Amino acid sequence: MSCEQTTAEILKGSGHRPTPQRLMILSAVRHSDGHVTAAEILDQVKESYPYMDVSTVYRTLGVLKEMQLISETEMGGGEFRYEWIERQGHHHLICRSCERVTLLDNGCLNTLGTQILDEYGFQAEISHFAVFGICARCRRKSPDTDGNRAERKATVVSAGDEAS
Amino acid sequence: MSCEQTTAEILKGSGHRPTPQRLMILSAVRHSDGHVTAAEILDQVKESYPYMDVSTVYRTLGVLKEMQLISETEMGGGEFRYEWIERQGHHHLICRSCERVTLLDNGCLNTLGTQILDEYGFQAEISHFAVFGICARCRRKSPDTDGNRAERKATVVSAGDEAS
DNA sequence: GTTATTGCAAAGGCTTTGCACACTT
DNA sequence: AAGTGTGCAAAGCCTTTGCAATAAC
Repeated sequence: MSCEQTTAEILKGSGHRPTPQRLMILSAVRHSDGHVTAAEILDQVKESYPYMDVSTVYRTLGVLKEMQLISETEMGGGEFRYEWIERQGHHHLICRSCERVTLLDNGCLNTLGTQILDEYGFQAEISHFAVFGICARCRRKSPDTDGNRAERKATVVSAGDEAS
Repeated sequence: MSCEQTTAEILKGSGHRPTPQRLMILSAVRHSDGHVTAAEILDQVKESYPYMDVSTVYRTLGVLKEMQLISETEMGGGEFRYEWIERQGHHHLICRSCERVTLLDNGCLNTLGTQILDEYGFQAEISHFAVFGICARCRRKSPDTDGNRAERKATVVSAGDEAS
């Protein structure tokens, strides 16, 4: 059973039609390494279905976002990045210098969420969190913040790469 | 002594010229309620100097950002918002429903920063932090997330308004 | 047969850049 | 005089919207 099978039912159940286009886009987001842009999704889908249009991508992302199946984040390049929402929360450390993204699993953030809820009545989305700063590698290289800034394109690395 | 006096020295010291335009833009950001857009800055400065251009605003914001005098944040409207960087850290709770911003002073975030630094070697910008979620008011009104979404323009309220 | 969705095209909004003129040093 | 900074205009991106043709129910 492909995992698109079940999501098709979810779409149907909420009154949306599980069209081939939507399933292709959904699959592209779901099986990506996470944090994909609309353009990246478009390119990938076009490999198997060249007629796909940007507007369809955005409209579908809108539906999936509304259904809380994906999340939309601004990670510092002027464009949005989309990600399939998994059950357990995970967080992002985004380097201002090299734009690399380190994944972070930290229980402290979860307690932070309940604390904010208690004190402010504000239900924080701590399940998907972005923290900007300077990564270990760039701190080692130079004290300069903008020293070796690459093109404005984020790369995702696993947490283990940097946390020695 | 006006506060522009000292910032002029800072600009000079770093090799940038403290032109009238830059000081006007700088003043607009500094004396705003925080979280202003480039367009808002432009409008305000134009009241006293109608020849100000958008490009000058963006270029100046670029300089100030580079000098770490202001911060640039995406708060969910597709545009950037700029803020004068104060000494003590403060944080933002941004409501996905009404887009209102609640200010938050929480020591827990500071400890979070040192924890991330210890475990990952990542120097987090916890001095200026944005947390998305649903505010107390909207949670009271309805369980629906998008119920009463206003135009895509953030309003800033003080923490006291909601934290009873 | 209705109604939702797609593709195409075009517009919209925010930000950036090229270039000549003006200003500061 | 040399170099930086400004204004104007135009372009560049990413995203959204109008509309007729198409596909799903």
